Amino acid sequence: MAASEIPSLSKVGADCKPGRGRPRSEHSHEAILDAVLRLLEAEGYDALTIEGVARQAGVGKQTIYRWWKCKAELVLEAYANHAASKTPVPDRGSLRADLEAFLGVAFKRLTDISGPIMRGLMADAVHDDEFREVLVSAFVAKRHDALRQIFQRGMERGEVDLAADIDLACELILGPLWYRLLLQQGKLDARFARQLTTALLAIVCVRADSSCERIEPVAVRA
Amino acid sequence: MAASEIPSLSKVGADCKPGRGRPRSEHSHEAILDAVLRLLEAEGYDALTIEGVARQAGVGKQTIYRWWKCKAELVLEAYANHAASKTPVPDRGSLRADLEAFLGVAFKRLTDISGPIMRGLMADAVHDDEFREVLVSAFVAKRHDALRQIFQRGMERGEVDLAADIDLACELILGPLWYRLLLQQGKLDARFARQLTTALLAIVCVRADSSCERIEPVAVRA
Amino acid sequence: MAASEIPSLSKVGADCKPGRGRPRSEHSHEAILDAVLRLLEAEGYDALTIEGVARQAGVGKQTIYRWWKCKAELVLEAYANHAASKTPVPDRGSLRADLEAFLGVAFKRLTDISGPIMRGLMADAVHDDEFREVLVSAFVAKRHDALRQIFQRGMERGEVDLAADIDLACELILGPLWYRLLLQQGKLDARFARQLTTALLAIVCVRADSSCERIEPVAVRA
Amino acid sequence: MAASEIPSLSKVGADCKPGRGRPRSEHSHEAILDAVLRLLEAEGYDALTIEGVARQAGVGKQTIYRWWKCKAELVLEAYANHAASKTPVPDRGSLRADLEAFLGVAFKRLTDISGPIMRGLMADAVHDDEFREVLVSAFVAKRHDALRQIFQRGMERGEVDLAADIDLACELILGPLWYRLLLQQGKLDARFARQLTTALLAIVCVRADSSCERIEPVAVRA
DNA sequence: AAGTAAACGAGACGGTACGTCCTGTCTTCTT
DNA sequence: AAGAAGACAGGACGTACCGTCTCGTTTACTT
Repeated sequence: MAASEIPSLSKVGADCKPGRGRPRSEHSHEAILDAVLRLLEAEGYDALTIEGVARQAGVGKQTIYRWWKCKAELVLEAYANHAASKTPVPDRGSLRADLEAFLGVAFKRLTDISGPIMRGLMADAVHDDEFREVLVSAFVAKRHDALRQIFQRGMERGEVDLAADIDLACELILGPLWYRLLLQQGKLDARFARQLTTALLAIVCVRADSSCERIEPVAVRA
Repeated sequence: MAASEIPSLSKVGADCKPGRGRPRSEHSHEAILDAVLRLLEAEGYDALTIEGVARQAGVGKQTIYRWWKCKAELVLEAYANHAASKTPVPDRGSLRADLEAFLGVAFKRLTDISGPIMRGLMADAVHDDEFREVLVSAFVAKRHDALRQIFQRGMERGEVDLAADIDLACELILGPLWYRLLLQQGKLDARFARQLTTALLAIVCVRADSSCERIEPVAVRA
Repeated sequence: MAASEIPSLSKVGADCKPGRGRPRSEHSHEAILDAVLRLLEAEGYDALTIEGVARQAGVGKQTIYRWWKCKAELVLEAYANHAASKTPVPDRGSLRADLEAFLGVAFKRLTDISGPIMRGLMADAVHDDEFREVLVSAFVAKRHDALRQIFQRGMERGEVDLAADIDLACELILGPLWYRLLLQQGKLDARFARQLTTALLAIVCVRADSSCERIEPVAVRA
Repeated sequence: MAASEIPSLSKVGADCKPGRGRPRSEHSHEAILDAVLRLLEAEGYDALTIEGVARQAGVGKQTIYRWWKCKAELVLEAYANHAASKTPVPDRGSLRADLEAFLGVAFKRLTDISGPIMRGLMADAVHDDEFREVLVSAFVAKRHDALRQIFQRGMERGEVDLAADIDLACELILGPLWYRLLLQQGKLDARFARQLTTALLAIVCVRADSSCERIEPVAVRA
């Protein structure tokens, strides 16, 4: 996905008419996003304030409010620009391998850096419907689509039952993922990735033949 | 469930020594919880403030802070007292029936009343570690245990593979449940209950025999 | 009074060199002054803002700042153009009659329309030295001169003592006038006009003869 | 006038019920008024802001807003407490002497210190009706009354005509005083004090006898 | 009965951030 | 050049809650 595809979440959809008036200051734009990242790292999501960002960026508060609706959108753009949803989803030959690879990367990122940020964004999405839509369409949906692509590939390979409900399968992965992330009950580690993968294979794989069994006989069993 | 089972989350564990000084005013206690419920209904979780509760209850702010750490704990107690997590989990004869019944009740409540409240509590749990523990042990864990019990029963019936990871199975249900609840993407309806149930059966049920197939041939498939 | 006599307070003294570049837009000029009058009437002096005028006039802010230094100057010009300080000061035959006529007209205008505006201008003059000079020379001084003329006429008629300090007399009229206007303590009505007139006659009139007494026996006495 | 008579202009009339709740912090009260005086001196009336006072006093903004309606009331109290309207008005034997003494003191103070403050207060009084009332009753009226007292004494001495309108006389003094103060046109000096005094004597003094003439033959004449 | 001690209502306190408004300047394209 | 448009840094506004604090007032259980 080219960088230019996510040029800006700010003023979503407002594809800057070339029109009249002073054009948006790219310098301020960057200073703001920089400040956000710096403050996120230094103080954490909860301690981040619009006022603090303005101060740190040397920018008027209005300049922030002009382009973003709330702190969450600001963080989302800063973070998206930064770790710009690199979702390669390379073909590793089998559904199991693809899933484990996908989860491995996702878990890694959530454990290392973006975990606290994603938790903060999700919390804000809960009490701001407008932002929730943005978060879903700009972030969550992309992960869902990446997963979808993986299952689709599995289907093409003949691993996945043609009648399987792929969207449900995605939810069965993303749900537990967020559950652990938000409640901090249980690690997002390789073991969990393997467990989830195995469980999902048990659900979506073609039955009566050995395609699943072949890979691992007894799915989620300890 | 006897009232004494959830005597009070306030000042958790502080089982009111009979000691000296004026005893806690039960009148104020009730007035506060009443006010919380009234305000929750009238204005919603986000608009609820400690100050507002004190005002509505005709109570000093200190009296609230004396017994509860934050608004989330306050709401949790008010709500727990109210719709006091009655989770009977009656035996309906089969794992499928038990699961669907459980999810039916849970979805109903979340859709009708408690959805917004649970979402608010979860959001607060995200940025308050202390409360998160409370929420988990006082609420989430109970649901998990109820599910656990259902799967256990299935195991005793011979429906569930003895080697199945029941805790993982619980997460595979509660995860998607919260996922839909928090992101408001997709309904918590009977269809979803059936889909989840079927998927879980595919995972935990004994293989090579037809115990699963018998109930519904191709699990999550459309 | 011809329009050319108060051609513009804007860019005071800068009598638009015919020079190069686009000439000043008379259309914008008028739109701005119109907007000022409309807003003054609708919202009052205090609520008037440069930004609001620009919006209302469909004009860039810069176009206002290019020609006026502050909102007060803008208002002064709009108002001066409008009720263009028509001070005929016709000779009514006696000092008393002239003074009462002058005050009558002045009070009428201040009571009907221009009171709030003049109060606003005066308030601004207090914290803006530059504008204060403008206000004095463009407005206050004119009133002073008109009064001066009246007293002068009285002197020529022999009513006023040749040694009287006419400027002081003017202050003794304008001072109380503004005092009542600004503090809104006491009306600017015919009675006050008569009282002021009588008091001033007592001060400036030729003594020992009956020129004053003739007109009204006991000056300011109830 | 005892200091205790002007204990506080804040929350005017709210004579602090001894009642319930934490009592007002006298420490904060003083810190605020101190800060006001310090900032007034350092930066001037116009540069004074509620925010700045709060910062300087080490006090929450709300604590200021709780007791004062606006910056003007704050300044008025600070200033009143400080130079607490010491208006002795001692009897100097004659109306002329009393008036000149009164004006001398007033002019001195306005020239030295309080001039800019009084101008600022007056400007604010213009666009805040509520404060205007306060300013009038807490300050202007007192000056008026002091003058009234002087004229009254003159009346008792037989200097002032029993039918003279004393209130009008007061306006004829205070009007020109404020006029010069606000417009900064002409000094508030001994000469002006003498001129005003002489003019007033011409108005209110008993005619036909020489009580006025005796003091100075030709009143306001140059 | 007097004393002690905690809980209570009230509400003031120092803080912090909010989101809005306006100022005066600037930068662009258009006329 | 002047103009319309509108973004920019800055700064104060007045509000809302936070969590803490200090009052005077109950309301028990000691002594």
